[in-house]
Amino acid sequence: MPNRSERAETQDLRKVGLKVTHPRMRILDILGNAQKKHMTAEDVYRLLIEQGDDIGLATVYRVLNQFETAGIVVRHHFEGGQSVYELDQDGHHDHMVCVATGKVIEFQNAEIERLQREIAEAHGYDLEDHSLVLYVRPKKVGKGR
Amino acid sequence: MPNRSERAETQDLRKVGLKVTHPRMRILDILGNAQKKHMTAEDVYRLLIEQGDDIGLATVYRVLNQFETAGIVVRHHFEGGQSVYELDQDGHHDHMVCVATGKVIEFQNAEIERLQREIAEAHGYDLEDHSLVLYVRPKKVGKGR
DNA sequence: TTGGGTGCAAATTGTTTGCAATTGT
DNA sequence: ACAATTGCAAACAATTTGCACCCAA
Repeated sequence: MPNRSERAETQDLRKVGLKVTHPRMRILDILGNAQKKHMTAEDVYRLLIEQGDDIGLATVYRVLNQFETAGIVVRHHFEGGQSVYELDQDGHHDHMVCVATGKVIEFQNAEIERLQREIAEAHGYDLEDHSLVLYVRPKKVGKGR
Repeated sequence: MPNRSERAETQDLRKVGLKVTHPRMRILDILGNAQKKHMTAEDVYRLLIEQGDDIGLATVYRVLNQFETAGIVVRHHFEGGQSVYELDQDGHHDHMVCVATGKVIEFQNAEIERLQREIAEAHGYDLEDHSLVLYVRPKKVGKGR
């Protein structure tokens, strides 16, 4: 008997015209329940293997791409080669990556968004999209002495 | 007799402790005189070949990396795989990429910079670096009719 | 002279693709 | 039944690296 979240996932897939297959369900599940919100394809693949699913890495990439096209996930290109994917659920936000720990923090700032639109305008363009990533380091408290 | 810019380049290299070699001079020259300020390693390589220099692509990558480490160039990861490099001469600025033409426009905005620092602070971090890219499209003028 | 620098080819890394077998609907 | 989907291996693209030779200091 399918539980609530399985139903929801099934809906998500049907809604965007994708067949409800085992790999897609599992990947959706992982994206929704993992501790890290931002995962690389390999991260997802590793978790699948760990939980006993026999799904190929190529499939993970294919599914993530389809999800991105379908608007289910957003893909980011932070520094360092790999892309990271995150479920597109809580609206737009930007990211802060701690260079010391790798931790990713999300934030929103209407003022910055507005300024970006203004700047594009001022140059004769319409803002279509943007990518803002802050690379930060834990504030050193009382480090002098 | 070396001209003014050759001297300047020689200085730049000596200053950061890099031997003044033919490949490095040529690459510095290209970065400084090309029409595009933002170039991929292949762009640079192609120009080298065109102007008759016999320099390997691997060397271009190696030199660009050394230049980046030395702070002579800045490397950006816009959308779409390849990295682009630009001479680090006119201070910090962010970028706007036209998704229609690929054109790259630079801009500065103190307000945005300030907000970024504030946001990092507010989360208990020091802002170390950031990357902001606006993806824009030429404003459609009088498109209604 | 000599250690850093270079070219070339081979190796890596991240991601995509061809194809035959498999599976949702 | 049939087209969509998957797994695997091979293909790819961008970048890096090993190594013998070369050249700036």
